[in-house]
Amino acid sequence: MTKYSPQDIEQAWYEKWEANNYFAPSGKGEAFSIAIPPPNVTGTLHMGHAFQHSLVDALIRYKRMQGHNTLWQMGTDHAGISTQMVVTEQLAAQDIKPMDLGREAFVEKVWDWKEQSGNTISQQLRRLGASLHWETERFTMDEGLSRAVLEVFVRLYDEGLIYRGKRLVNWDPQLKTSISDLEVVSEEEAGHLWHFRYPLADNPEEHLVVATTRPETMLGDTAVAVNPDDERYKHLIGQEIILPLTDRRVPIIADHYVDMEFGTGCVKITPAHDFNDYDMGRRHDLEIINILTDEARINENAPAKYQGLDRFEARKAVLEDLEALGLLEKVDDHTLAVPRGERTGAVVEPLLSDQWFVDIKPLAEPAIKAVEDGDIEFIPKNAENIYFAWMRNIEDWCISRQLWWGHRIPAWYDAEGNIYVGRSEAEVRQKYELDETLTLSQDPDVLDTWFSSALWTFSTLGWPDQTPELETFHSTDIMVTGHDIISLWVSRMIMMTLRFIGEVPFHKVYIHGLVTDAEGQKMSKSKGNGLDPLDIVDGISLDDLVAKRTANMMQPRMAQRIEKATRKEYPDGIMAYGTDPLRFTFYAIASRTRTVRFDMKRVEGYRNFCNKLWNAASFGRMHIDGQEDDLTAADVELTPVDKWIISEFQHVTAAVTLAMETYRFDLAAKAIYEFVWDEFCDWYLELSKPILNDADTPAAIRRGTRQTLAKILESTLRLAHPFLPFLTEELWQQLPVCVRTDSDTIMTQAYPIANDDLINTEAEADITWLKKVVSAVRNIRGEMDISPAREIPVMFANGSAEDRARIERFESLLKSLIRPEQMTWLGPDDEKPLAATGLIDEMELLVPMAGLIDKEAELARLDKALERKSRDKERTAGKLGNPSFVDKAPADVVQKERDKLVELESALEKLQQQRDSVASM
RNA sequence: GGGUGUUUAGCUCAGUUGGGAGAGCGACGGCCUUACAAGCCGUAGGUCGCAGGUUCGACCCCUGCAACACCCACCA
Repeated sequence: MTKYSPQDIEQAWYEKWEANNYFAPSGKGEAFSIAIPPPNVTGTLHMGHAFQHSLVDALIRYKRMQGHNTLWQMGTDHAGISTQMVVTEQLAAQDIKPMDLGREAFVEKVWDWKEQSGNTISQQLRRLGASLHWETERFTMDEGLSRAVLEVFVRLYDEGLIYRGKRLVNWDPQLKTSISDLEVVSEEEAGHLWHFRYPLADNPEEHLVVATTRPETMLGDTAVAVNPDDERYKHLIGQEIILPLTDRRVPIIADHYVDMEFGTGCVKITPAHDFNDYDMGRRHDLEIINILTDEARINENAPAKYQGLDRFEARKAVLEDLEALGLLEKVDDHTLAVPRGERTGAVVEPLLSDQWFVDIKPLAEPAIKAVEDGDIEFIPKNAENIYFAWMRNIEDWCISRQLWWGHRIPAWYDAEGNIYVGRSEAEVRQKYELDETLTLSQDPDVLDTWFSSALWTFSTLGWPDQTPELETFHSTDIMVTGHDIISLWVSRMIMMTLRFIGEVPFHKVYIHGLVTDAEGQKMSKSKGNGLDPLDIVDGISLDDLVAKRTANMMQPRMAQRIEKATRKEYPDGIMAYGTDPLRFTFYAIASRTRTVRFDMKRVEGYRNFCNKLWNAASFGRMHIDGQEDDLTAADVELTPVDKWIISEFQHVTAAVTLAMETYRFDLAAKAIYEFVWDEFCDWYLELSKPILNDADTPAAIRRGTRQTLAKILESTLRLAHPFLPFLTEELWQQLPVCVRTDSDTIMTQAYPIANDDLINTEAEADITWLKKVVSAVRNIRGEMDISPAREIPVMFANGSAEDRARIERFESLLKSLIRPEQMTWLGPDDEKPLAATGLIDEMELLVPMAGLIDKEAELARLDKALERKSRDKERTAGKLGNPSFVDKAPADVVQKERDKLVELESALEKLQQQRDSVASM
């Protein structure tokens, strides 16, 4: 028999599945659909993806096997900013600037790059076993989706929900584009708080002292604000100061926004370069002076001396000049939150510019209601808080980006700046009845990437056309995604879909945890602790891993640290574990916590589990292959062991089904793991050996066991298939057709359904008893250091009639499991030999000590048991001695305690007798 | 500043209507027993973060506190 080797089986099966179109909706049964959160088309698979898509694939395969008309819609996102950045960097390596190429040529380069790298992520998803419907794969920039984008933009504009306006927006000076609030990340950084003196206009000898973290913006100050209740400054309100370094006089205004406690209580106001100052500027009708270019250099609105300086150079210059004038009072250290562009890491500037916005509140209201009403349910429930917090305080969405890669905004301007919006220039001319000679130019901006992905669930199904796919598969059933994307994407899908389709995009939102490394650290390129899921599947040498993690590192010191940590954590690199073990690990760690630690030890454990299942199947086939007659015979007799494992299978099936219905992948994985390993392998297979191997076994019983073994093995493979697709397919195909369906694939076979009629409590009680007897002997052997090979005499005493019946019924099983030299019953009058003993409920089990047992060891073992039992007894007796317990607790609980006490007392008595007799030796 | 989550064995985590604390890994001891040493058998190890409260009874419900993590908003 060959060994379990995932590399040898996994890829071939995927190719076969795909070639046979097994991923396509069956066209039969109730629809079940999930839209993939579209990965960046030029991206590569990271651990978060692998985790997320593994979860979805299990759901999809589960539903498909249950007979649903199942669609997992594939597609990719054009990812405006990051894709444009990647291509720009590539060009930079060839010393080409995008500007040199021009817009058209640049966009063409991006398409080239997409063609070249767009397959990477698709191939990686295939390696994961993802049963995506590739045939209808979409791309946010393809023709159909672009049409949906146009449609939505034009309709929203015509309804007055999209507008163009001059607003203060987050500006990334490196990319030279606006970005949304959600694309700005603020982190605390060490900085300074500078205190300046601003001379009063009426009395230049006196000053107001303002404190700022951004000295250079003083060139754009148009007011100084104090709190109207501040006694220190009340008398100055309405006066003016002279703004140093410029010749401007600016007013001292009063506003409650100013915190008297902070700094000096005086705030310089720069409406063009700070969001709060901008609001204040509007309240007080202040002049707005923009002093920065789109590259964040000082522009012509500032004194000539500073023009052209970068903002940080300008800071230095301003500080030097103020100090020279004696106006710099002091500098304090100060930590402040510095806003940076998520992609570039550049410090973001608030900048006044013309942008397009969605008037979001009218869209948000029904979207909030849909979740409040339960039309959309978040799992776990409390993830709704993130959604509500964002949606209830939502600000208009800036949707224009000053990029070249993306959906061009469908707006045209004439020479006078009039705006015309339509699906094309031709439509615009017709719609607005424009003269043919009128020159129009299209808005150069593109839409925020999230604008197109907001339409994802319905645009991928053919909207704006009313396609059968849209009819069948929308609303989708569930969206599986991370919490980081709730505001960015989930909320916008809900808003747009409700608006344009009139139904929710999905009924449920499953929020999974964030995958971290074994130390709980977020995986990131800069930390060098990231893992490529395929390196776990295929394995990677240490040197290659180090090279991968330290590639493109700007700082050599950081690279050194990463190399050291990597060599320590993976001294032998990573071995090739295969896809199934990796997937099973994801299910096992997918609990309800916010972060899930990824530990290679777990993968190893589940690789071992796969190996276990492989070997169990090998064993099974030894008794299945070539036994067609036995396997198809009708004349069979099932033993209690068969009935027990069949019963257990109903339990595990019910547990897995419940877990899947409640999205508890961890519990599903656990149930399967425990059934396969602890019940099927450790007990059933062991118990079936004597029956199958013993030539004296009656034929009907042998056939019964053979059929049960085949049946449970085959069913278990189906039960586990959503989680271990490759391994289960391989093993299932190895089974003879007489014990399975004659099919090319397990993928489309029926998922097991728990059948309560097959639950057999009698058989369960039998096997529970049998396990206790076997465990009691094993415990004695283990503790007494008796070799498993050595046969020992075993005696029973004090058993009930049922115990006697069971000993008889399971005699041959017991013989093979506990290797007794002989098994005998002691009568009530027989003298008990000195022995190591075990207790199975009322029945005593004795292993005589002569030549076998060490007295001291046996005493220690008995003492341990005595101590444990008497602790239990004390607790139980204590409870029953408490009158309020007896009075107030439910009768059945009280009775249970009483029964327990009786049991414990009898057990204690027996143990004590045994101890006494051993001690007296 | 506001909010959410976490705290259970050495490590990582389960514990689903409050009724005798579990798993995997690791540790220790013994086994090449004819599916599997990627295995088998046995053993040890926990005041369930701390302090109160409710209850006959709390890992579980309530209050407060602490530590850690994350999210949102940011005082120039």
